[in-house]
Amino acid sequence: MFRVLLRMEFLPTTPNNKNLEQKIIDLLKRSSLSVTDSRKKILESFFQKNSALAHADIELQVGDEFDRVTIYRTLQTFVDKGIIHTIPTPDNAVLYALCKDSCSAGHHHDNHVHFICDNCNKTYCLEHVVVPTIAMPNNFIASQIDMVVSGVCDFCNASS
Amino acid sequence: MFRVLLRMEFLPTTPNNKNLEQKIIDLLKRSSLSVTDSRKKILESFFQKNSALAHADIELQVGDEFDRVTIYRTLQTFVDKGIIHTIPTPDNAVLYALCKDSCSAGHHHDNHVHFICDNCNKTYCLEHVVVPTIAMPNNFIASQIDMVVSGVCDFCNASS
DNA sequence: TAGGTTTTGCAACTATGTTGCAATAGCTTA
DNA sequence: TAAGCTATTGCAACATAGTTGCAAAACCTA
Repeated sequence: MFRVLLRMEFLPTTPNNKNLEQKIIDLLKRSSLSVTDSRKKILESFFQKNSALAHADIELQVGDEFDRVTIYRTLQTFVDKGIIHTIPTPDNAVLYALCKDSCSAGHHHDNHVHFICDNCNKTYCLEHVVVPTIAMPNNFIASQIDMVVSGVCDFCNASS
Repeated sequence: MFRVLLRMEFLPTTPNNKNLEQKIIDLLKRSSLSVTDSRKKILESFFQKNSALAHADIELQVGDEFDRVTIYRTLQTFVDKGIIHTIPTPDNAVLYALCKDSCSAGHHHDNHVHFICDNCNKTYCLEHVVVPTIAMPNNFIASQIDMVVSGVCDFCNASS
């Protein structure tokens, strides 16, 4: 028996790479960050993978080229500038994902639900699933709500 | 100007301590765990503090008496047996809180919302605020939902 | 392209969590 | 209630994650 798994991924070709690189440079400049190799490469990972990444994932991808510390500092800078946001996970690994345009420096509008697939371990930002408002007990005032759902993602469901 | 802050806390007195100790011993036996000093002391912390605790909190409390490793293993055992559950937090610190009776070994019914106070840093289990069900995108199947709210708690609101 | 500023890499360190193993404490039952 | 078996603990050593200071290198401005 065979099982054939197919998944559309973003496959960079020459023109796309050029477009992506320009997009990344623009994003960095818009965030008033200087354009450096490590920042470009790390952002590239996020755009290409199109899912949330852990520090370890990024280190695997670019760790030969850049120092561990640089990766930590770059991620922190991106969070500060509103380029990426962190995702709390049930097993307490830190994940980072690209913010949509509505995020600005120091102020994330990250009110969508996050989804972690128990099967393939990918983390998705469900941009279109908004965190519901909930009734708080007397005198509790909510300022931020994080919602993380785990289960099986669309791709894993389709291929099982 | 003065500001008077009052909070009811569980103040152990001799009879209460006896009750508490018996309660703890019963709980351990019910979970088929042997009754040891470290387990008793660590459970005592949870009952007395009545809020979620980090490993570090517990180490501060009982670290002189018991080894770091023992605390890790004890917490893990309690989680396995359904005595406490972990709470994911936005800043990725691991917190533990007592489960209610509906939890059983290996199967937590931990569907309530957790609340972290930005002011006093206490974490509360809002037992009566149930995590709402949400609509998943096509072919995503949810099996677990974690919801963590941060803001200002009732006590901090009342005293500001 | 010169100069100031920002970013990077390195080394060292702290914090957090894990594992194997021998010693100890808890539990069982005779 | 004491002997012997099993479960738990403490220690040492290790693994992983994240931080800090500082000098060297890269980046940006004019």
